[in-house]
Amino acid sequence: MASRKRLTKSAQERYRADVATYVAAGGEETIQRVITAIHGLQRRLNHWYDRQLVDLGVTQGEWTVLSQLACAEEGTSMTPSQLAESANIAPSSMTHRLDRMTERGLVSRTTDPANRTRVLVSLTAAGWDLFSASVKGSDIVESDILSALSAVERGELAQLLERVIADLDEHVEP
Amino acid sequence: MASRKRLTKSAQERYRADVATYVAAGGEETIQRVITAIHGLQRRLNHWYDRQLVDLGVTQGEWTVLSQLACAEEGTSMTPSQLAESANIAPSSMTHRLDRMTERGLVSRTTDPANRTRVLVSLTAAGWDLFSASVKGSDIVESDILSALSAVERGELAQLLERVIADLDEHVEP
DNA sequence: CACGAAGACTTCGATATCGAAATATTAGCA
DNA sequence: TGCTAATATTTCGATATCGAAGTCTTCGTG
Repeated sequence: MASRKRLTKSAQERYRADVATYVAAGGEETIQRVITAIHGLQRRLNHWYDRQLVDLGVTQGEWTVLSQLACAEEGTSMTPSQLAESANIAPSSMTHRLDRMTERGLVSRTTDPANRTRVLVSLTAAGWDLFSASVKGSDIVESDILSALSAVERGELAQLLERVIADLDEHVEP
Repeated sequence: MASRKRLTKSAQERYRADVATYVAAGGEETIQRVITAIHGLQRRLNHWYDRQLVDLGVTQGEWTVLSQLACAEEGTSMTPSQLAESANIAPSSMTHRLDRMTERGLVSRTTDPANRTRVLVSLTAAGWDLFSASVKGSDIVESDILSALSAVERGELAQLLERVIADLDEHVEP
């Protein structure tokens, strides 16, 4: 009993009551369950992606940038801020990520001639090649992370998540 | 068109085709959407929790340990491995987390007398006090992160997430 | 025209996490 | 008993992320 043995009976009882309060309020049941699941899924998805991409020497985060640029770029480049926003990381983190990818020659940065405050990021030929190779060669497309869910369920999942996010964004800001 | 200008026409066409392949296979549409949502939600939840708990000087991760021990401990202590498992982090990360919490006197470690390989973690009186204070004093219970969803939808969300996780665990191991 | 506020990106220091290797204990088996 | 495999935890080095501060450019206003 380590520490609890020293507690008086009444203190123990009060603590149990607090636990009950917490549980009754849904602290444990619903919210914690969802949060834990989110956390765990995030972790596993990163893991899975890294596994799929390890041959290419690309991390999950780098792949995100790659596919963003590949899918978005038809005449339009993206700025680091936009990439950070869509990847859900801080701008400063995207700077690092782009540093690494520039180092490897996958993307290139050019200052926007129209507004020299901005930086435009675009895929290099090597970046395109890597994207193409991973699409064609690896299991990245075929193997399905969400195979447990039907198409309908996937849509539901995405929608539920997005609603929570939207709600959080609305209420947290102030 | 930045960098793509230098690419030959045929190369461009092949790249576009690869993008189309990727998109057609659902690479962008469903999976990426869910993954991005997971990632973003995780990020926001941590943020939200930290905000709620900042007064208490507890991080989201530490709160997880606190509530786990508070809710589970009725005569039963938990081991670092169990805590890591339920918190979805690596065992070595839990070591650090427990180091910090031990430093602050919130939890105590004792080697299991029955099996000296194991370590038993339990809340100290200070840990219990902090848990109780946060349950009663803060908005941690009342304010509802998932207020955008009905009770039924929450259940659905949790269930969908857990199914994906279970499926991943089953298929990734080999 | 000049100056100050606003915006975009980067640099910086701190921190949490990871995986692999090291350590210690137990359990199985000859 | 003694040796080996397995298990639980910790140590270690590397890395990705964060928020805050710093730099540079643009824009609006007097």
